[in-house]
Parts: sequence; C-alpha cells; structure tokens
Amino acid sequence: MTAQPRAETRFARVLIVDDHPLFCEALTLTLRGVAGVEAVDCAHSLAEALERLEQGPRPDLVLLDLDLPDVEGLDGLMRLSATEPEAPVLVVSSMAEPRLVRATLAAGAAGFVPKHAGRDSFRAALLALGQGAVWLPEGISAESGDDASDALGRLAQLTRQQAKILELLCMGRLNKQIAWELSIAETTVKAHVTAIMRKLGVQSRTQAVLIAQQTRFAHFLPEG
Amino acid sequence: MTAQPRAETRFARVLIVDDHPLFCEALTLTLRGVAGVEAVDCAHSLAEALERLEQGPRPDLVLLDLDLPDVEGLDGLMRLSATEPEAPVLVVSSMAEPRLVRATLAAGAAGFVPKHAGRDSFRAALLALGQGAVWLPEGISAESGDDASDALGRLAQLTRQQAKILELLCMGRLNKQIAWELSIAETTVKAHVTAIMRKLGVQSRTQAVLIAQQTRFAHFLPEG
DNA sequence: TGGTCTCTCAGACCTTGGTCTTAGGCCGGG
DNA sequence: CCCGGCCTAAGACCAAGGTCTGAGAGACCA
Repeated sequence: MTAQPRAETRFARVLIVDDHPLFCEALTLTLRGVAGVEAVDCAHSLAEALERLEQGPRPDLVLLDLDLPDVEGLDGLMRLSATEPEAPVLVVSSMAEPRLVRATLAAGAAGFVPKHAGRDSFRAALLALGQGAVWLPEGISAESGDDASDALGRLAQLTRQQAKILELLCMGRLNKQIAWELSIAETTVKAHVTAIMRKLGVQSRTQAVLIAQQTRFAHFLPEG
Repeated sequence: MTAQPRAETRFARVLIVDDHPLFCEALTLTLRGVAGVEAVDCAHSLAEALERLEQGPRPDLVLLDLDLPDVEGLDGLMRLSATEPEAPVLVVSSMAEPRLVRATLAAGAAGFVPKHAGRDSFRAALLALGQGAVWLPEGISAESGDDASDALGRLAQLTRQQAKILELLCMGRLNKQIAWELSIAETTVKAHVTAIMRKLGVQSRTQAVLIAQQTRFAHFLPEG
C-alpha cells in the first residue's frame, strides 16, 4: 500500500469477471488506485457477466479470469468478446504458459496479465491497452508456430450460435436434445453442426468434440 | 465492503504464503477486518516463508497457497508444518477437489478454504481453527466417497478388445475405420461399441469418449 | 463333459447423423 | 438500396450409428 504513480487511461467503466471475491476486491482497489477507473463492476461467473452486458451499461474494458466455474478454457473468452466486441478484454490468469497466452490472443484477447502480477504490471497493462496496444507478460512473444493454436484459430471462427452448439456437443448431447434446449428445429442444429465440422476441418461430431477438448485441456498437456 | 461481524480468535500474528501480491493484500484486509488479526506478514514463495519462520517472530497461524512457484503439490505444506508444528496451517487453494482436500488434511493441514471463497467463509474457517477444530469446505467430508472412480470402475470392466476399440473411438475413428484397422467386420465393431456403451451407461459413442477422456485427466490429480 | 465368457459375424431393422437444395427474415456496411 | 453474413427451416436423400436375434469357434473352469 505504498503510493503509486497513476496511469491515466480512457477506461472509465470496467467489468471484472472472476469467481474469487477477494481477488475481485483487490483488483477493484488496484484499478481505482492505479488507473483512476471510476466504475468497477464484478461478475463471478460467465453467465453473470453476459447478463450484466445485456442489461447494464457497456464497459470500456473487461478483465477476465480464465478459470471460471461455468466455463472451460477459452470458451468464455470467445463468447465474451463475441457479445462485447467493442471493449478490449484483458485476460487475468493464474496460468501463464506461452502457449496459453498466445492462444488467448488468437481467441480475441487484447492483453494478458498473470494473476501473480503486482500493481505495477497492471498499471503498465492498462496503459498499453489504453493506447490500443497489446500487452503481454515479459518474455512472451505473440508469434510462434503452434499446432494447437491452429485449431484454436479455427475455433475462434465459430459464430456465437455455433460455439454454443459445440459446447452442447461437448456435453454429449444428441441433435434432438440440442434442438429442444435451444428451441430450434433439428434441421437447424444439423446445419450448424455441418458448419462447425467444416470450419474445424473434421468429418464427425466426435472429432469436433475432440478438437474442442484438446484446446480446452491444452495447458495441461506437455510441450508445445 | 459491507460491515462484517468480527470473529474474535486467538490469532494475533499470521503469515500468508501466496505468490499473488494482489490476493495477499485482499487476504490481509480480510484477516484484519474479519478476525482482528494484528500482524500480517506475507511471503511470496516457500523459501521466503521458511526464511521468515527462522528469523522473524513465530506466527500463530499460517495461510498457505498450494500453488507456489518453488514447490510442487503438497510438499510445501509438509515442509512448512514440519518447521512450524505449533501453528495450524490453513490451506487456501484454487483447486478444491475432494481428493485434494483430503490429501492436504492427511499432510497436516488444519483446514482448507477454496480460493474463490468470500469473506464469510474465511471468518468461519478462522473461527473453527481458533477453537482447535478442522475446517472443510461445504459438501466435503474428511473421508472419501469418490465420484470419478465410479466411472473408472466401469471402465475397468471393459474387455481387452473393448478397451482397444474405445481407444480408437477416442481418436475419432468411424466404425468402418476401426473394422479395417483391427481386421474385423463392421458388425463386430458395432457389437463391441454397443457393449461398451452399455457398460459405461451411456447412449452414444461421443458420450463414451467423454467418459474416457474425463478419467484420463483425473490422473493429473494426486491419488486419493 | 457341460457351462460360461469372449470374440466373431450375418442380416434385419430402426434411429441418428450429415449433406444438399432452397428459401425467408434480420441486420450492418458500402 | 442491394449485398453478404447469420440464423432459421423444410424436405429429400444417403451414410453412419446402434439394436436385436441368432449362431459358431476357441478358451477356461468345474
């Protein structure tokens, strides 16, 4: 709690998405103290965040924890930046493997800050984002011929509805069940599934699920 | 930041071991505000924590994050409680799987709080520890009662051939491809797949694959 | 020797998955 | 205003998935 120089940014309204209440508080204090943010809102799940975005005022910036209770991997990031394309998303994650960082960028993040970062790092990141730049942790570059980010780029091409349907595929649902849950016709589901498989470059729903799972668990797997 | 009832405990001096500076701050505020702790000290690695214990005054309580940069798994917990047997250790972890919780207790922890817990949970935990009791998250008992070993038991029921076929299913193969690779008829493959699904209690090949994947990633967790 | 289990397979049958064509409504950009 | 992308949908069609019946061959055990 020492005195900190303040970084003036264009961010007046920020939405924090993190399921750790205590960490949210700490982030809130940091944002206020370090970047002069006026309004800070906290959501503790992706569902809550999407709800806020639909109902409340639009934020200028979103801070997103990747490890949310109701979503796996980068799925939440993609859905969030899909529903709020205007606001840059700064990912705040406890894991900071280079593969994961690059993957988040590929999925639409504007920056990445490890959760174990201190106030200074956050100030620097906010400053960079305020100028429209991309912010990465030290020692990590944006490029690198990854193999899984390839699949990830393709995953990022999915539309909102397609992503939603892929998620249901990943839960083992049948077309008929998906149609029921989304209140659309089964033929429509089939059309989406076909489009998903085309974009992912696979021939069956099971393979599509495997691709999704693979990138979902990519950070657990050895080597990149 | 609403008003909180204060839990009076015997803890005057607390050592926090966590590599997230922001979370340390939040914890510090919580301890002070909620349990009237006077002196809070923070260490950002196990090495630093051990150093503090050797040099500085002895704490009455240690809050320990399991995910430290210089130590793996429960090792840090065991070393910490070995060098400071007097002070109870409250583990604060971002993962809260029942197996892990039980493992920490076995390794000498006095309590466990998920990192996503709010102020109330911390107050309750501190209160319990202050009375010499053990504190666990809701819904978790000290003894086992696994859920994933359920699926694992069913997987173990598969015959060799069925296991082999399930493995190919997990690679996204079609029945026809499996038949070709194993040099058997497609009808035979279908028979096996049917048997597999029956044993796993699922209705589609995709769900069978998901079960297999799920237990595959369960191996990353410490044994229960 | 008989019983059980596994693996194999055929054929009939039904369900689900997936493709294609066609098409209407909606929305944002040029 | 038209164009293109997205979501929706119906209908036809074929491929793949999955069930059931029935059955033969080899392995193992009692």
